[in-house]
Amino acid sequence: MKIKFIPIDYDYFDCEGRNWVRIVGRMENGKKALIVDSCDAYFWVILKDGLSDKKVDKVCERIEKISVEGKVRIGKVIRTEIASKRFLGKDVRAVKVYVNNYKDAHDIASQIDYDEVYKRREYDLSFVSRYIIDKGVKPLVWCDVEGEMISGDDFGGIGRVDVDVCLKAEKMEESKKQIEFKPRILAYDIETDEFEIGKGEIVMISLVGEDCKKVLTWKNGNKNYIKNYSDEGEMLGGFVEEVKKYDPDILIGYFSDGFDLPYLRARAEKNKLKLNLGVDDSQPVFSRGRMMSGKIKGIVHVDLFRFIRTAYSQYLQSESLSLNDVANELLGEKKVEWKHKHSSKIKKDEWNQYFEYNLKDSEITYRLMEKLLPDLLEFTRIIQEPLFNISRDSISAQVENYIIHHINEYDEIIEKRPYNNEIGVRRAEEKYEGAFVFQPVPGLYDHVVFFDFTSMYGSVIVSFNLSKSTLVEKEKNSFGIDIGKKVYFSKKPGFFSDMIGEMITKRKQVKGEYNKNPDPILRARSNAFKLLVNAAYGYQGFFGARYYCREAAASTAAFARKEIKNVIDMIEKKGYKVVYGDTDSICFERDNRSKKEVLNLLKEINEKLPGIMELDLEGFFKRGIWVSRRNGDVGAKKKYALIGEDGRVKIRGFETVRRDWCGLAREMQNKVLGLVLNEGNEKKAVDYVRGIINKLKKREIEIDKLIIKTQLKRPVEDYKSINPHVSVAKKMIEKGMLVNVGMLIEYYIAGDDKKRSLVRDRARMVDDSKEGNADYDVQYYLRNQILPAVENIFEIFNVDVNSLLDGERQKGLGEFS
DNA sequence: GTTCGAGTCGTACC
DNA sequence: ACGGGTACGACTCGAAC
Repeated sequence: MKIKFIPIDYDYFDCEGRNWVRIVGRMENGKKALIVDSCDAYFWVILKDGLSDKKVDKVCERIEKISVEGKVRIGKVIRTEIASKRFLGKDVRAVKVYVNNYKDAHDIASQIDYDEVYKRREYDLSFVSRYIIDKGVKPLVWCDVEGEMISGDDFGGIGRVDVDVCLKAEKMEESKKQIEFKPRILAYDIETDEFEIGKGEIVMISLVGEDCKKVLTWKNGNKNYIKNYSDEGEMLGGFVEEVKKYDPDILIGYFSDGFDLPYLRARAEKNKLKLNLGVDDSQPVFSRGRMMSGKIKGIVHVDLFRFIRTAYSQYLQSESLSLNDVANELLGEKKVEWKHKHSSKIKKDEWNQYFEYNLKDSEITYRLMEKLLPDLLEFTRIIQEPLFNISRDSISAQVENYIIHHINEYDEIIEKRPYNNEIGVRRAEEKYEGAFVFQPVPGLYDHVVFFDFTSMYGSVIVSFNLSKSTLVEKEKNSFGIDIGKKVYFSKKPGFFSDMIGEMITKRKQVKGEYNKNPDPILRARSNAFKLLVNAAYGYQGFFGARYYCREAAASTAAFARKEIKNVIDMIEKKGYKVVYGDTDSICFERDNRSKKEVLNLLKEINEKLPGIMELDLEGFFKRGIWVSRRNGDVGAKKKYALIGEDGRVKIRGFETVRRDWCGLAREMQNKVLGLVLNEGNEKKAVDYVRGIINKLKKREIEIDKLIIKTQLKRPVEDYKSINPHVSVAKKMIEKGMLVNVGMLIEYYIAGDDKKRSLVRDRARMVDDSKEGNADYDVQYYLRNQILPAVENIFEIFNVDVNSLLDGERQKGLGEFS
């Protein structure tokens, strides 16, 4: 039988001591298919240089005799092969050791500790990765499959699955013709009586897909999308039934790894039911790790929250990654308003609102997925790991997987993952010097220009060939750099910088295509490359990386510092005054010179930059403001505001953009910055601030503008210093409220500070049940929130902010001198 | 009991 | 434990008086 097939979900199983891969995907006609296939399981033994052929043969003979006895099977070496390969850029001779089961590779490898052996590698790859690499059956890439139908009890019952076609593959190859693929997506969300997993009952479950809008419940409701059940257990059965009927490729939730799926599983158990969502009727499986991941066989369970956090959060400006904040920013949608309470406390006429709320959550999740799907698909295609992993992997894992799936072209044996003791050593290493930040002089600057380097660290890695495999002792064909000690890198290109270079080239190309044809897929592809390139630097400095290289990371930062300083010099030599710069950006005054002249300068600089490094025009700005540091009189770094020629204000680092300042201070500072930048003077801003101060003094400010939000980053008992938010969190726990690590603690400061008591003792949680909450400490808000937010801005205009307190305008000394 | 520098903590920038 | 370093600034802690 021959089919055209797109692989979506992969897993493996053992049958008769051998490893098999099971792939679930779709056929061209939209039907679901399951393919069973296999590949060799093996690892590499790299030999020391200069061994005689005879000695090598002897090593192979010894290896072939190895067997390890496990609980369920005996691990054996099937055969060996001698090959010429490369390892970290050097030619090596290596033995390819084939084993009957990949899970025994590690144990077998550890027995091969002979004198002739240099290293043992690739015993730590997952079988699915091995399969994808060796067979070239890539996720979400159409392939032509030839195979035999299997059914019933084949492979220990693997054929007993709920798919349309089930094949054992004989031949699989990438299709010449790739057609568009639209996965079938279903979003879900549950509502429960308690927040703790499995503690209370699940009262409703919403499902949203293409032409699907449902709320399953055993409570009474009369909306047309509601499906009624008699009790929780029946509803859970109905959920499984509805999911299977919809037949999704991808089931998505928001924070569903940590809440919805484990909750469903726990309640099914309580009801003595099976949550048999898998194509083989299996239940979801939760992998242990720092974070639980819920896996369903044959359906890719995606927790959108996790993908957004790793791949998207850096582009978001919302203050939290809650569904509401993210949906609001990306879709302009908000959740239905609903205050959580136990179902026994919900009044009859409130239930419909609750159902609406539940349905809306799934709708938002579904629409978010529509928006992010191109990114997920492109990440998957580029990195070539299964979607399940792509949606959950950390950024370092994404970089590493890209390397693993593209290294074959270099004939390289893959470096191993570090052991715990190596991680310990790496983490104990001293920090190295990072980026250069220009010391600004406080002031208001007219007509400023920003230049920035495109993908600076990536382009430095490529231009100077900085990686583990190119780090060498001082030699003829190398060059050195000082990172506290002198280190050298070969001029001969290595695979790491080669790969990064290729990604930069591809990105440029895709971006060019996108500009001609703004297709979301192209945009997603360009973004994926950009993200991977930018993460390559962090990857080399990350202690958990296979290709960890502190010297390369430190050298990347060192070369970057050198280059940006060079460019600053070049700009200053042309007579411009540089105002600021951070890592890869430079800001300078244009004075009365034309834009054309500035662009000529840019061109001139670019001709002198090394390798593939490139400087770009970020923009021309009408005005910019830099303020002084609160402690000391020099200019503050990483804090500035700009106004573009279109009137748009761009604020960096100021309290306005910090979520741990109260709304009033932030809004006011934002307004002040806008006024000052627009007007070029402080007059309107001063009047405005005076108004705010008076309102606050008269307690006319609503409490919700005075709430301070701070994240609880660890369990309360782990804190050495009890700051206000920790103190509030403790009070919340005492009250029996649910306090999770990672949540935002909201509080305000009450009472009066006559007694100089600690702030934390006056920090109060926001109590909705109380009317007014008008007991806030006016003095605290004036001295610790309002004045600090504008003090350094007005200082530039010689306005002493204390003079605003009593409503009288005073001028600083500077005005009279 | 007050004062002040050091240390802790969270958040932002790139 | 699951990218890096640089930087600001509020607040607490605790030694010194």
